[in-house]
Amino acid sequence: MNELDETSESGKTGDALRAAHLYYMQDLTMDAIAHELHTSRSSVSRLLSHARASGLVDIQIRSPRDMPGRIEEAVLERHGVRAHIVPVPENASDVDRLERVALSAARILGQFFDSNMSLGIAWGSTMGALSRHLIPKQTHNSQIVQLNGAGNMRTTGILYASEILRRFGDAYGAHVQQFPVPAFFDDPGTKQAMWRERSTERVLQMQENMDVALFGIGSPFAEVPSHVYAGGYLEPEDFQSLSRDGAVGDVATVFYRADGSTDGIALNERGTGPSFDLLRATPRRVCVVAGLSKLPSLRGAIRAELITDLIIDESTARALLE
Amino acid sequence: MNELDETSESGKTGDALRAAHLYYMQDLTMDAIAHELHTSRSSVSRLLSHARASGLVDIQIRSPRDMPGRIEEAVLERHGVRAHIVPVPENASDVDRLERVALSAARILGQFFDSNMSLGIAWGSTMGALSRHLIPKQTHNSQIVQLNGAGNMRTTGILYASEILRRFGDAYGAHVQQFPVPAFFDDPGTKQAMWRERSTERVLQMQENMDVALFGIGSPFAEVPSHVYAGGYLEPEDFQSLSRDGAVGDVATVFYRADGSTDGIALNERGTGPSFDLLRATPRRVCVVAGLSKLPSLRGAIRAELITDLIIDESTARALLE
DNA sequence: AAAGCTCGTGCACATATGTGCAGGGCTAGC
DNA sequence: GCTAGCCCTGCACATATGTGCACGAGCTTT
Repeated sequence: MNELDETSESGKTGDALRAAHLYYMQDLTMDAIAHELHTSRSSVSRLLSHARASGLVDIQIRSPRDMPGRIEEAVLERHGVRAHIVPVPENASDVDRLERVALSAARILGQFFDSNMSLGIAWGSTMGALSRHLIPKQTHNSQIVQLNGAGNMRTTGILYASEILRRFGDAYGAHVQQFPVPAFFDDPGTKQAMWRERSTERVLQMQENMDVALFGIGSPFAEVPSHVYAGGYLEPEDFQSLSRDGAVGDVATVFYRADGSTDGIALNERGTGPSFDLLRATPRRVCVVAGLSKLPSLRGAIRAELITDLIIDESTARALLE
Repeated sequence: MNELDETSESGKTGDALRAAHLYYMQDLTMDAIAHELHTSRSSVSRLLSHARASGLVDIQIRSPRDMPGRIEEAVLERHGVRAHIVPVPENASDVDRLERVALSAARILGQFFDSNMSLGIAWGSTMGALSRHLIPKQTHNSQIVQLNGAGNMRTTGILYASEILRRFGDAYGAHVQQFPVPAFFDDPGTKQAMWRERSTERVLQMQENMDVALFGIGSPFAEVPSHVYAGGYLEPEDFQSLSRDGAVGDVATVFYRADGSTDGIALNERGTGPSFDLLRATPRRVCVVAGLSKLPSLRGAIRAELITDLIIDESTARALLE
């Protein structure tokens, strides 16, 4: 039998589906399932792993309506943002924190993205971590668009933007649109020129039609600098310029002040990220944040009304409310 | 702390929620969770059991769009009914079959019912089995309405209709409306009279506004007679009458012929089930079927266009397509 | 205040599940 | 037609999870 003919009646995926039914819906033990499928228990264990890993089994946590978390409620009321709190112990390291938020975020994202949709994504350490944990979900006619350039990435050990993009594309079976420009041009004039190119226009066009935007937050002045800043994108004088202009953070390499404004921040003239007006035109804008060091930048992003859904670790969420 | 104050931040449900997050979203081991929650591993195991049993964790199986089951597809095309196939081994006993379909059906039902909805339910062995496996799901302003009377039930060991109803009500936190009339009146005149009573009218009114109807199928002439027939509701002459009128099955004690028609079936004059016109006005009509003996009756119900969603065991579904 | 209850806990053991490893079948290349 | 390589299987063991039981805290009853 040709695997192209495979349906849920047979073949690996079919078996996995059937095993999942028996295990999760009918509460059979793996032993019993092995018997029904005429295979060994170990194979069933593997089949079920496969089913979970490939998104055949979808597990959601739903808090009762009459008992939503206090934090979620407070964040919604005070900041107008739907929060998704990720429980992480107080004493967790920042790395741990990021990893765990990314794990949860990857699962939640599956609920936001579907066929016929277009997803815009930034890149950075948060997005990188997230991309490693995506749960596959087959979609049709869907697209992943890169939000901001990253042409001259050179740090080793850090994910290339294209790698992040590819992972999203693979997980969702979506068409991937890269944005082949540097994160920052040296000469604003070059940017202007590039923006008139047909290939660039096409990307910008796609960004305008996004259904979901997904991004982390950059904190140029936090103790632990973000990806962008460590990556060698910015020169000392750029930092001075940012500092002078009062920038507190960035979303997709577009910088903003504590009050959410961006006008007059010089570096943005040379950056390639989407204007906030464009972002705000996207129906769902998901921001993933882990760690207290992002807090000041996060506040700015909230004021800028960039965020509709916030996936955040518990401690940071608590701090946000103070 | 008063348990009325409980939110997801603390208390049993809160802990369960948090444990579920850590276990299902972050893939921690129970040991690790026990440590984070400052409790023992066993408690975490119990917490997670609780979370699953009380519907805090919602597990769904989703077959990829590009590979729907052949059977589902064929049933939809040939009979215009969304099928939900429950895998059950060929050689399973009818009891097993019913139990397993009921288990799956109970979980699927949770996807169909929500706050502000009204659910009409029949009673019988299928519904009884189903009611034992319902997954709790808190809803607001929702109602459960009994579709047909069952006043004179007397067999022991079989669930009383009111018990079934109560279980649905408990599971969904819904208001329960019983229908306190016998399954069949002896005198059609009494039925007419009762139908003019305000209390009856209220029930009928609620039936008209149902969002979902849920029922099994009765097979009066199968080798293994259904609940209704074994329950002592019908006298030998009733069977003769049904046979004479060509009845092949019933839904909520309303009988129909192989072609789906009901007109002129004498017994229906004395029965208390909802007219098929009323049923067909309900947006979603879920039928649960297990076992080959129901097949002829099922075909009739399909012809009568009573069913929008069919939850059925695999073997019977296969047979339906022949 | 003592006795009796219920409930939740952790321990120790029973089960159930996950996984490294050594075949065996299949394919592709020679 | 042979052989190297890959993937899948089941076994045996390692790990993780489920559960009966006895105990103790908090609460009710007498």
